[in-house]
Amino acid sequence: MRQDNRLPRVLHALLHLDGMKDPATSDQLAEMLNTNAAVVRRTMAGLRDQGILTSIKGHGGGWQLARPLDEITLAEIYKALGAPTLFALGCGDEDSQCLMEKAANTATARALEMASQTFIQVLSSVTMADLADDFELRMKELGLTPEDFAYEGTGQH
Amino acid sequence: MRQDNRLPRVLHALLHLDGMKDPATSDQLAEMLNTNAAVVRRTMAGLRDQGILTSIKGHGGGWQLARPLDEITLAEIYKALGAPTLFALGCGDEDSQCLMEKAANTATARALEMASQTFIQVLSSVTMADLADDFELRMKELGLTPEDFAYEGTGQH
DNA sequence: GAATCACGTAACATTAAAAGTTACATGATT
DNA sequence: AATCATGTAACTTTTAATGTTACGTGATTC
Repeated sequence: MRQDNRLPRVLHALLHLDGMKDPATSDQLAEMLNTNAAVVRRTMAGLRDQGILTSIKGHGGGWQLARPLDEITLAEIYKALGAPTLFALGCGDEDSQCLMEKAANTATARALEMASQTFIQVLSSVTMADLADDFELRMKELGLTPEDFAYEGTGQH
Repeated sequence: MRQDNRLPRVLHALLHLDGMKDPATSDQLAEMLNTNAAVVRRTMAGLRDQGILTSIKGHGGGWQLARPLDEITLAEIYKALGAPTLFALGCGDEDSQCLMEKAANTATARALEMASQTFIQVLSSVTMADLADDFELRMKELGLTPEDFAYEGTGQH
């Protein structure tokens, strides 16, 4: 299949949302993420259901953070996305009859399982606040200020 | 993309090859692996180039192990396959301009990198002989003998 | 209360890479 | 010389994310 970029995309979106006082519309986020509004809604739906984001309909509506960044771990976000398939590699047919195939599949599955645990463990140890810190560091390194990253919205609602 | 099952498939094939004294043709292996000969040749090409397998053309030819199983680690096999993409997850655009996107991508990439290291590490710690042992254990648990797994070839060449 | 805005969602097209398939060239054996 | 088996190219199929379009529903504004 195609590569699944939902996780980094959502992380990116959340960082932008943190810097805004008004809700951001799906269209605004779509522009930031170089995609379109339907993809944004579809992707963020899980985060809303999980209580990470709030969505507001109607005039002045859009997406907002439901919690401060330091109370959101990357693992929680990954889970909110439905914990999508991590690996492009498979471990063969689940219920094969051949015992040699079973040995081969089990060995592959074990390596994948260990890797998966590492992945989740790393995600669990990082919060969105850590990403915000990383962003600020990068900004200072370039001698920029937060104003350079404020979203240029219409301000009308 | 579709799932990549080359690794478990090749492991399976090597276990079968270990039990045979004559070379196995691509057609024979294809039958064991539930695929066809061209896929077998394409998949095993890397293992031949890496000196794990030998391929012999012509009458009585086919595929053979080039080394004993305890001198072949799973990591070496994975590398011989070209170290195919491990993850279905991507970490976003490599050279994005947005610093927030960079922070998001970097965090994702870090988690993937750690997971990848774990994967390789586990593969490095397992040899094909370990898989053969696992197979024998499964066989004994079912009260079967090696003869039950000998390939029923034509014997003609 | 009508118009507008923005999310919610369904349906369909696009995309990318492994896997499946077919065909034929090359080399080895009989 | 005929046959067997690999080597390889070209093309089709498969699968799930992504892109796209369209329309329903709820909230706000005037």
